[in-house]
Amino acid sequence: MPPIPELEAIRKAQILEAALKTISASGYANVTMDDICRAAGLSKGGLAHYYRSKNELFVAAFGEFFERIFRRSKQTMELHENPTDKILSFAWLYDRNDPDVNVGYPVLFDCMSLAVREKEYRTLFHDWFENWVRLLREAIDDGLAKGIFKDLDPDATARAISSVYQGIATRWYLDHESHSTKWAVESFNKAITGLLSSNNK
Amino acid sequence: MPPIPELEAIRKAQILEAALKTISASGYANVTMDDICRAAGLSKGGLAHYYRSKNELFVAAFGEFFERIFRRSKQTMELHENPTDKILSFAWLYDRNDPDVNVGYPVLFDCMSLAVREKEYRTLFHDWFENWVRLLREAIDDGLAKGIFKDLDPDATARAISSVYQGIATRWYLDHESHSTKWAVESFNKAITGLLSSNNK
DNA sequence: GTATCAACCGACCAACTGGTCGATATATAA
DNA sequence: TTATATATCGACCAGTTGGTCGGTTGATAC
Repeated sequence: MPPIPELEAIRKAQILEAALKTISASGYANVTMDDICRAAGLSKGGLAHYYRSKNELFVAAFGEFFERIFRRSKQTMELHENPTDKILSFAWLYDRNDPDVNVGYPVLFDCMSLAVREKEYRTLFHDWFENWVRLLREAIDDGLAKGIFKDLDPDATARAISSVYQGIATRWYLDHESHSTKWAVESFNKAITGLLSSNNK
Repeated sequence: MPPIPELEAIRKAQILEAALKTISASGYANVTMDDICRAAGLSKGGLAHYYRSKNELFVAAFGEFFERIFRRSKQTMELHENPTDKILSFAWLYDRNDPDVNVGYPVLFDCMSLAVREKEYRTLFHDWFENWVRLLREAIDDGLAKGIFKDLDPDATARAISSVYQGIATRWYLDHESHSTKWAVESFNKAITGLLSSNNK
């Protein structure tokens, strides 16, 4: 009975894309369903057919966002062989011309604001953290096995590294005039190198 | 003509306090003027007498928030003599029982979300960064003068350190089950120690 | 041909919210 | 006493928004 079997998947992708763009541009608090309808080229009723409430749509949109970032991170990481290079491969997060990056930070900040109060968003965050940490931990484990790193707690170090990425990125994005890309890259390089050095003394 | 000369200052402080508590509890997007009126013990008209619009009140409230954090940071830092101790004196940011901290993170995340789109909030953020960086830079300069640190760019290092604090704090706050206070303190200690070590090679 | 069902439309409603405004009370000034 | 200015109240209004619902279209099934 459906015209095309994949129609639902196509429409949902369209809607999520429209939602993310709209949220990124206006902030989740200012986005109306009408805005998203317009961006998606659907009517209110049409959209309601796929997502029954604003909250349902938003959770799906943020979920899609984190999935994208994760796929991208994994891809980029796999281009490198050396564990240290893998761990430092997230410099694309500091590229203002990257479309994912440009849309990404506003969405990320909105999600953090939501995560404070709403469990669903906290879960999204948690899962994203864990995925990211897992990628980093694999590289750290590899480095430990190869003797490149020594005396590290892989899990704690992986968490620290991703936190440092995010902390520096926050400054770099929100106050770019005082925090250049050069500063960002050099800072995370040095901080992460420090975190990967042995725990002497 | 005013009953008490300080009345305006008292009321404004009351209102800002009420606003911050309400924003922290519900998120800026969900806070209504009525909520704040109730929390401040004032009527709508009464509140309007001091803050003419929601936006004006919010900007003032966020401004008050950053000022508090700055005062607190400065105070705590001054308890230490040694530059390294000063720089590591922000561990109170990772104390869940601290009232400033508990109210603070939700407000901070909301402000970040707002700062993406609104210049006023971006300015608040920028000013806060600069204040924080200034405190750290003074300690770094002192350490360089005393020969405790070597070959550091004080400004870039100060910015990196505060970013690391914030990045780790974000994880620690939003996903506490996977990011313990012990992890947070150890992580920033190690990361910051790394940032303060000499640029060898 | 007709019954069925997904896909989609958009007018409409009910709830909420920020800001306004006239009224009131209190205190100072003249 | 009277005039004036501050401080406060809360009912009211107008704009906005999420969700609903009856209706339409078009393809498939029988």
